Amino acid sequence: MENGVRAQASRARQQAILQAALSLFLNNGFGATTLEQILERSGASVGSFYHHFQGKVEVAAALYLEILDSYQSAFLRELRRHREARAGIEGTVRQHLRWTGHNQELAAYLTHCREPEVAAASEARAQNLNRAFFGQTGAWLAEHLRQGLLRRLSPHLYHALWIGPADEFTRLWLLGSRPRDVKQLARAEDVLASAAWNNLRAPSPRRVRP
Amino acid sequence: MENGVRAQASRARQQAILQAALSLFLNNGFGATTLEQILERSGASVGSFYHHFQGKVEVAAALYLEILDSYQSAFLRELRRHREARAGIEGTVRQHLRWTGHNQELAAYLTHCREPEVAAASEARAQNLNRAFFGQTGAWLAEHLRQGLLRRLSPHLYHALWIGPADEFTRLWLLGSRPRDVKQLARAEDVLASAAWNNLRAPSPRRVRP
Amino acid sequence: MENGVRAQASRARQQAILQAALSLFLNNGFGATTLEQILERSGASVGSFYHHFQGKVEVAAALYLEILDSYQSAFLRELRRHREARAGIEGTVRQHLRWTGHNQELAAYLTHCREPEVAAASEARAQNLNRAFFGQTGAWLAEHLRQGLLRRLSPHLYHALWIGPADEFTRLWLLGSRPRDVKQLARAEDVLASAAWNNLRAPSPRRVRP
Amino acid sequence: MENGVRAQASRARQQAILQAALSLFLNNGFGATTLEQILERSGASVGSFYHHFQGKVEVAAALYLEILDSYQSAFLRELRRHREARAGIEGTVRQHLRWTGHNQELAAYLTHCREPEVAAASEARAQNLNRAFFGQTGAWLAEHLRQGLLRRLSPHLYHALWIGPADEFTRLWLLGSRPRDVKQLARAEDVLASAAWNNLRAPSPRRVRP
DNA sequence: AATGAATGAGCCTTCATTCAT
DNA sequence: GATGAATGAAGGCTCATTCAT
Repeated sequence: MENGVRAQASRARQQAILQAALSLFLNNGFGATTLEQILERSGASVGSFYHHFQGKVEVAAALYLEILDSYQSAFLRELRRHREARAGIEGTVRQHLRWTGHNQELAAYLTHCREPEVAAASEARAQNLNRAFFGQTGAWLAEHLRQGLLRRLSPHLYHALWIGPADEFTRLWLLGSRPRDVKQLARAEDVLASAAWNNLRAPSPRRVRP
Repeated sequence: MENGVRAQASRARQQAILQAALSLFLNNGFGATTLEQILERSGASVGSFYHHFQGKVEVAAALYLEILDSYQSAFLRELRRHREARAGIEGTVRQHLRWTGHNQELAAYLTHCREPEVAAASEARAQNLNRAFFGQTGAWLAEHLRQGLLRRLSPHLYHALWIGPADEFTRLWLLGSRPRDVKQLARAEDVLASAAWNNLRAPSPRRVRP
Repeated sequence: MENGVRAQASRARQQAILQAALSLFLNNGFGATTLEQILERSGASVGSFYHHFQGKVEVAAALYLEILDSYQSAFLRELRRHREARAGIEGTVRQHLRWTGHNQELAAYLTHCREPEVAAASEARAQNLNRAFFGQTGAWLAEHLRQGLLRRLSPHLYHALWIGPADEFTRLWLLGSRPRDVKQLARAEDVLASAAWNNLRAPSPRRVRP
Repeated sequence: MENGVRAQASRARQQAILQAALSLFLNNGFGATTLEQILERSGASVGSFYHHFQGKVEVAAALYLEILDSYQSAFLRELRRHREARAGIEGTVRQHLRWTGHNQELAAYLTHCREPEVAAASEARAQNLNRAFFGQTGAWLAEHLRQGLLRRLSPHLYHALWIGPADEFTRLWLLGSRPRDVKQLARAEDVLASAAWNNLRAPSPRRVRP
């Protein structure tokens, strides 16, 4: 039982380090963040830090992967709640906006902290996550495609038309000066959701005939 | 005449430094690029470098501003070639894709090299550029809005629906493995251009069921 | 009985640590060997290590003393087997070569691992061993000296002429690339043994021209 | 001309660093010597140090090679002064003892500072030196061998019998407590020189016949 | 305009060791 | 006897920048 207590304390320390690193990376960037700052803010000692992590980049990589996984899981959870094509596509766009509003720091990290050093350290594992993610969304779409409800497009174009507008919007919103107004996201939901649907749905037969 | 020759040589050196820095920043990131690497690749000496630039960040900032200006100028040149709303909006989307294809390194720099240190050094001047840019596009749009041809939306949403899909698409394309296939951009032009137009144009009365 | 079993396990652990340390010190040097490496190779935990030893240097010192003692004991055992001067001197030279062949790692440690840190920790005890050793060899030689069979020389010179050639030979042999050929040692025995004897014996009256 | 002055100052700094490092390595060992100590004693700054050397090991390696070259050059110079086999062999043994007396620190470095880290860094270049050195001594010996004045032995044995005793002697002498008595070396010259000659010369025909 | 030696603050990291459990 | 998380002093080294020439 004592072990349990220790393991828990150990995990708490890890979380404290990750948390401290996250906000520092966001404010100062990865390169400008010093280990000393991370230690100071997390209350860890040098040795303790290196007992839990291999180094600074590993922390950044771990952070990126954790956040990416969290975003993708939420996205897929939302997608699976829907049977209908339109509901799924619009729902995930709304979900994207809501997740960004609730996890501003995480979203900012996902978007901005992509320095080559860190990217290299997380690349392999990130690709695994992405492969799984696109596999799942692809499977969900497959049926609706078969029914002719959606346009046939290359995967990149699909992604661009689906999430592109919302992603661009949240990107700009995150760049804006703080404190950010979460209501702006809510107000944009309808427009961005229906834009995604209109971008992806198969052209209605009515439009063809004059 | 001697002065002219010398000034020219001097400018060549500056360009060599900028060029060397650009590719290094792109491959290794700003933080991981050392002055020594820049000097080696450009053939400049320490003293020569500091004769031409104030320091490393100034080079990165100058690079960013130069590229941003180049992109925006090309965008505006294209926009001004068109009188009609649809032609302008679709034309600039195509222009975005073509510019990216022709200036892959510059486009990558614009998208990825946004470290806080550099951002801070270029922010003030970048905002000037952006203000001018959005002023110009806004002026172009104003007339079409007045005529009721376009939806009325907040600026951020406007941008997201206009360039969002194309930007997302080029972002993914730039992340792809090299050598990149420029034809993919050409093939996407039609879809992304008409998506932008459909996203922005005022809803046609025809579509409403009587 | 439990105590006996435990004590035995404990000693096994100690031996495992010494063994692991020995090969690491030989391959990487004392300074470049980390405790972590020793622990990994021996299967001990940090705490366990410090239960058995005071620290890293103590391990190195213990190792040195143990090996030195082993070498000297074997040397003396051989020496005492002989009554005659020549047999003793030649026998120990051969013994030196054989011991080196059978204990290559130990011999290498004795020759090369003499870093000041470790030397300081083992110095006092090493001098005790050496004093005893030289006392014994001196006692053995004394009688033959008295009989005029050996030259009268300073102790250092004595040692240099006796073991010098063989020691130099094994030193070079140990530096050679592995796997080392033990037969080279065997083939050198005759030459080195008789060289030692010729170097040390009193000049024969025969050689002098009448 | 100004360049000449600067280059000279630069070389002076390098020498100061090498000198400082040498005595520190000798007293404390390579591992226990810190860069800070080297800087303090040589008056160089961190940056200056790294401007001239790649790192601590490179200094140690450079030192080793410089000293080895110096020793071998002196050895060969002495050897070439002699035509006769006996004079050459005895002369170089005496030279070995004299060089050790005049360059105690260098000799100690050559003998003791052989940590794997440093050895690895100097190995390739050291082998070049050794190859050249043994090539030269071999060439010198060749003629005398042809004339039947010397025994036929493997190179290692040759070296062991020639320099072994003197080397062992100086090794012990260097280990002795300071200040060392140089006269001890002088007094050993005769014995060690003639021992080398007796070890190497072809057996006199007289000895075979009773 | 150019050179390159010199600077030194500050970085990430290593590692032997301690100690509560 | 054993465990391993925590410690923190100390280390080697990087690198942008300065400056005398």
